[in-house]
Amino acid sequence: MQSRNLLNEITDSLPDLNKSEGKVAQVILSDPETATQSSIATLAKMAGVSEPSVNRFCKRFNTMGFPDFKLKLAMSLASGIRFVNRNVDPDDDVTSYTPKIIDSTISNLALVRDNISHIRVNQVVDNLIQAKRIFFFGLGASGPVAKDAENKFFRFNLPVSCHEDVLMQRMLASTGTTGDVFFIISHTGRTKEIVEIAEIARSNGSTVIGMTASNSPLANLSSVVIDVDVPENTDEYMPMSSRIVHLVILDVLATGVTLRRGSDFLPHLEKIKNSLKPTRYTHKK
Amino acid sequence: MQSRNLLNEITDSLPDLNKSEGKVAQVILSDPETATQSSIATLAKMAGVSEPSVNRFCKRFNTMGFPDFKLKLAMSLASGIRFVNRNVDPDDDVTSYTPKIIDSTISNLALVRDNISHIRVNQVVDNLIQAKRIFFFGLGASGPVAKDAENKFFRFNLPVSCHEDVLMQRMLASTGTTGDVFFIISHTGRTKEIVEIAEIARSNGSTVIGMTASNSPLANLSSVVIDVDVPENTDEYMPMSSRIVHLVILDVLATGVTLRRGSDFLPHLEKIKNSLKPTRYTHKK
DNA sequence: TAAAGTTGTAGTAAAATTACGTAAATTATA
DNA sequence: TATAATTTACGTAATTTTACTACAACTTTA
Repeated sequence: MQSRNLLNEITDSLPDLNKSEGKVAQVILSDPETATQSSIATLAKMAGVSEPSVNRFCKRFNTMGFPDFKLKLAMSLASGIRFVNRNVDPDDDVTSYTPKIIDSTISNLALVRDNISHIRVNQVVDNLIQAKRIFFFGLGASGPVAKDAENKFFRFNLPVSCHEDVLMQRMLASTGTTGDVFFIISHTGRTKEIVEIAEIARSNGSTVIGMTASNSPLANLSSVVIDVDVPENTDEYMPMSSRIVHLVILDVLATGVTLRRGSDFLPHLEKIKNSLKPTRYTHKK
Repeated sequence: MQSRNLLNEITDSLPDLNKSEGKVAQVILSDPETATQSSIATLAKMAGVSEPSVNRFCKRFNTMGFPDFKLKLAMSLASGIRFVNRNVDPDDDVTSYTPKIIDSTISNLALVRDNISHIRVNQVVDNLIQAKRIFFFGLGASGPVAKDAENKFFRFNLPVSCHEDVLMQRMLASTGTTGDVFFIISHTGRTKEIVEIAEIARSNGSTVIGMTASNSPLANLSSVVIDVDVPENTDEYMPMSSRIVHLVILDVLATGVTLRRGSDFLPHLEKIKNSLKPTRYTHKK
């Protein structure tokens, strides 16, 4: 994987470096930002070594040479540091907390993009398409997510509904049968009520799809799991962003269903879209 | 604004460029990846211009020169915005449509990060903190967003509610007074019902905050607007991602409120968090 | 047709790389 | 254990590549 973070690579190989290369690594790691803006001469002076030593150092990390090295270093900085480890500070102002929050959301999405199981996604799409009925369940912050899912999936002419009420959920789960799909959304996967409901649904032969933390009680109970492991927010001020991830995964699933339906289905979607036109003011030219 | 994405900057200034600069821009935009790896000479040849023209082009975008330009370009590429304009194809499979959808969401978020008005965010936070009552309104896909907002903001001990029913919204708007805040969420900002409701609210002296498309009827009616201009989805299969953007902006606003409240307020948030503990299965060690 | 703006040529400066030689370290051998 | 032999590490200096500057020629516009 050539996109592996260069900074990490340097840190990892630190023990294997010889004296002058070590000096170079030290200087770069201590302030990579300036390293990207320095010439080979200034960097050599900073490290107290000769220019060719810096050059040799660069080539060790399979780069073409110093300029190429700087480029890759800059990319590491942009992709890695930018997103990770930027907590909101109590004395941050708008201009700093706004990008921090957005970046941390982006970083979580990027993580999902790189780790989501395509096989599972396919399985879930299969299940959704073949379902007799689909129920989206969510509590608390996952309630709106379930609601959004209903909003998306009813367009497919599937018998979808969404429920945020535990009693309602329990009743529906107990009346479910083979062919019914219970799509359960939970950040922790440990809410007792929801786990019990999943248990009831499965015991009646229904399919339970869990979008939740891997290895959680809910995940272990589900027929198919979409693992969503968004890092715990260590920061008091950083909002929980698993909701966002859940929503985007639902977008992916909905797209999967649309594609599976084939192009014959597009007119139907178009019809729904057009039905809203009369409710809107037209664009002025 | 130095953190703005360089690629977008080039695209935006495309009409203002003169002939040879335009050629350079074309070449860079068509394949930024190789541009970062080329020397000024090869790039000049590719664009069919002289080397100094390339150099002048670079300086236009407040960079020190060609090497610095390449560096910033590389950083833009690494920061995740590279994936714009990747539409879902009718014959895409999971492995291709999944990253496309996630990347397009990421790119929209990055756009907001770089363009959101910090002043407006501050104004909205002010309004929310001083509000006598807060109402979140949304229809259709914005309904769940409004609901999520309620879920977030009730934690602040503010009198928050959320409504998705037009009649309810209309009644509340007509009974609102000075000090009440109506936070209206709409992708298009052109839904007649919602625009009328905003009108009613304003005419009674309430504050209307619009999170919607800039220059839309709703935006023009609002006391404060948070502009959200997510590019129209030209692609039939690409889901609408303004919802996601709306949610993340609400995260930002909520964080703004928390910070404004000061650290005395943290125990209160902690209390709410802890209240959920008994509903969950504990982590096994 | 004058003025402002645009583009390229040629020369210069700077930066990076290579070749090569010396120094240090490691290993082998007496 | 000392010392020769060999390898590895490092720097100097020359070379090559790359980027930049000054200036002149050419276009466009008024």
